[in-house]
Amino acid sequence: MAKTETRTETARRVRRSSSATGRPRPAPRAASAKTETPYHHGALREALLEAAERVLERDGLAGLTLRAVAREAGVSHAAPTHHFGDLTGLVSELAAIGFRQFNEAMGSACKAAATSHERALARPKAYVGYAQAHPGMYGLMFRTERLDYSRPSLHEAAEASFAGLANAIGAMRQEQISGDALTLDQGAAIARAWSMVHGFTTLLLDGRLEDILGRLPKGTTAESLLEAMLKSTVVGKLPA
Amino acid sequence: MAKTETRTETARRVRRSSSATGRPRPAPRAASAKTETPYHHGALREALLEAAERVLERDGLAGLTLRAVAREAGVSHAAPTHHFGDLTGLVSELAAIGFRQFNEAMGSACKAAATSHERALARPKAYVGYAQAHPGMYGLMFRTERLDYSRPSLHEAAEASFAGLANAIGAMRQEQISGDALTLDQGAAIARAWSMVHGFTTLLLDGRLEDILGRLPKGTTAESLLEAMLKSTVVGKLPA
DNA sequence: CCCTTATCTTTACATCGTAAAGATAAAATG
DNA sequence: CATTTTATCTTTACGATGTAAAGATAAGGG
Repeated sequence: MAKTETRTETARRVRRSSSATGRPRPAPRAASAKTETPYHHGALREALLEAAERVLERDGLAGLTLRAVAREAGVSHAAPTHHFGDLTGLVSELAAIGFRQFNEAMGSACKAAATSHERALARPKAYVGYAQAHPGMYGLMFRTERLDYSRPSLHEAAEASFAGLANAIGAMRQEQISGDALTLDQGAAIARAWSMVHGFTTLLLDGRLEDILGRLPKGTTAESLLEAMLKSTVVGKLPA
Repeated sequence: MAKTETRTETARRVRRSSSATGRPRPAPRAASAKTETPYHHGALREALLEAAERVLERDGLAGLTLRAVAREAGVSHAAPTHHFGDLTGLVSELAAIGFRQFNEAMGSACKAAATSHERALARPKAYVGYAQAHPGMYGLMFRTERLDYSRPSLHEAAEASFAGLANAIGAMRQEQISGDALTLDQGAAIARAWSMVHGFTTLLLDGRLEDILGRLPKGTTAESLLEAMLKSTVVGKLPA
């Protein structure tokens, strides 16, 4: 709060045409040559989500407010309500987009890996890489108290993310991970992999690893620390 | 927001004596028999911190506001400002208390462990145990964007926590962890231990592990999953 | 062409953080 | 002891937020 916002709330009634999103909007009939947007936006839902991502990565989670998003999109502060219900709704849809981006990044990283040894490292690297490239999004995706997982879009996207992880672990252990039942050993392997990579990522984004990184041989990056950390980690089946 | 608060903001001027904190307050001269608190509280700073912890664990992070804490302590909404500057100040001091509680829990758990094998499990168990017992506090301690680590109390308490971890790893590896320099192998061991336990804890508190726990052999608890996860994890020096 | 519906804007209100000024009591000073 | 200073707490005030409700505007279907 106390952001010393200059212009008053409703004083920004100069509407832009379609410059914000880049693509021309549907041109709601006779597109008047004037630079005034129509009363009806045409694709406000998508525009708001794009605006929200911009606001998030620019101003952080604290700056991600309904009104800020509306401002960014150039509409009235109450417009988002109609499309998302409330702030939790908007934020949850944005997190769903994040999970989809995330899943895609992991998928393409795995496909690009040739050997199975490469693949074992490619996935966690892509995980951390996404978080570093989109820290706001990653932070949002795991900020549970602000999300509504009962929303199908978010639920599905997050579920897919977990399934990808479980499958990858299964592949490394050379066994099928069945949907409904897990052995303790399997569960432990999944929990270990996920905990380690997720923990590393959050600690890294929170700056909690700076201390360690600073004391390591110079030139050591977060990525090489991650590699070293994973290298001596058991994934396969334990010898009986 | 929209919490349908009944009584208006300043309508709660009925002050209680010293029932809130439990201990009697200094009785600022001639303690009138009436149940009215003096204008000067006497130990408001501590009372506010205790109130804050209560609010946090009761209403969650979203409910932890300056005004709610003031209400809980029975003082005017602006009273906390004088003691903590702003919300970040209050929250940071509370997080410092959390780290001290946390460190103490880990310390006593280690002392109680007899064998070195027991000690290796006692620490992470105490880690997760504290988080489960004080989910609000743990969440706060790692909610970086709301904390000010430049505050000495918070900085020191968090630092002590990290030092304890590093020492424990050093002990397990049977080598001294020097203050200023680390080998990649040492750093990886510390990062692995911390990432794993911190990641496990946050995933657990966020309910992200429910899915896994539900599919494990019935009777499997979070604690046994943690044990299984740690059991096959390399901590010692790698064979050269 | 009119009426319905979806979309967006205005207005309104309770809450929040925080700044500033007033009130009160404790402490210091003479 | 009387008076002044200082620390502590309260009041008042302001801009920000989320959200509910009512009004305005356009699109579409009879």
